[in-house]
Amino acid sequence: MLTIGKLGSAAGVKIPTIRYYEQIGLLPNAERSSGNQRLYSRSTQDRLAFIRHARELGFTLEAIRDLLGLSDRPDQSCAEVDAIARAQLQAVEGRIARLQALKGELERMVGHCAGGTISDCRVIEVLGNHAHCAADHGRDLHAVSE
Amino acid sequence: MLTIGKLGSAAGVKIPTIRYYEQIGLLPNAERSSGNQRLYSRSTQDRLAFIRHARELGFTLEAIRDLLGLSDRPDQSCAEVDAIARAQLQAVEGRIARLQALKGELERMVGHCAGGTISDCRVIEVLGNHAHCAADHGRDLHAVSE
DNA sequence: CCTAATCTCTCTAGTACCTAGAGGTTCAAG
DNA sequence: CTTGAACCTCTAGGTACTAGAGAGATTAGG
Repeated sequence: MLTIGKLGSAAGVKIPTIRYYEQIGLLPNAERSSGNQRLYSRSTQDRLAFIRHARELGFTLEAIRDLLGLSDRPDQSCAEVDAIARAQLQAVEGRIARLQALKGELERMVGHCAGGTISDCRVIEVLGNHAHCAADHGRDLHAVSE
Repeated sequence: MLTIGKLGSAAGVKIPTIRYYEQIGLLPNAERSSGNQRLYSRSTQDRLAFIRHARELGFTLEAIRDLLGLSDRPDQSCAEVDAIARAQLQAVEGRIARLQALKGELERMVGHCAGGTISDCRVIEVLGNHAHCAADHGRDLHAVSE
């Protein structure tokens, strides 16, 4: 069994964040030691690592709740599971597409900024110029919040 | 001169967000019409477009404040700007790789869910596995919030 | 076994970055 | 001149954390 601190450093998640996830029901209420300190199993560590990575990939906590639901109920009938998986798949595909557009723009920025002074640096110009980024307009700024 | 609504739709930024940017000093206090409505010049539109694109690329408002400050002293080296852009690019590439792993898993799940159960679901394993994401660890979860 | 250092506990409040709504004013078309 | 869209300020809410106070628990060294 791990203490909250060990769990946090193992999964790369801060301690208050773990307690927050417990509070909102994303992690189960932890077992407690005789002195009331939280104790975690290996499976909770996996779950937390999953949450952390899913957050990095831009899923909201609600979406993560759904994804975790898939593995929490492995014998469930497939209709609902399939719907969730398909929805998440669509979201993932959209995220990939937009990240690739961003990647292109960043590459262009890096290419134009080869060590001169700011007056020669095109980073700011590129970022200000709508013509360079036709792809992504009108979209929710936080659809891929990281 | 543009009204706030025109400015917002021109730059792809919501009206309350523009007022919020003014409030926190990211945009200068707008000129006002005789009836106290905000009026914006072309240069403010450029500045807002810059902010919007930088936000999409994952820069925090503080980083954007710095970048806008840098562009006011155009004789400095742009190495710093370049470094920021490179860091963002790396983060985006890592994210794309992990999303593609997840996409593969979700596709597999959708396929499997044709009629059985999901007892063999690997989604958590994929996202829970640190080996799949060596790149990005220990980083601020919000370094690239798009 | 005792102490000091280091966790950990709960609780409240703060952060970043918006977003929505109420209740009122201004502007531009008909 | 009227009507309806767009604007104003202000307050409050939302998500996902993050920090700090003050108190109790645990562990390593002497």
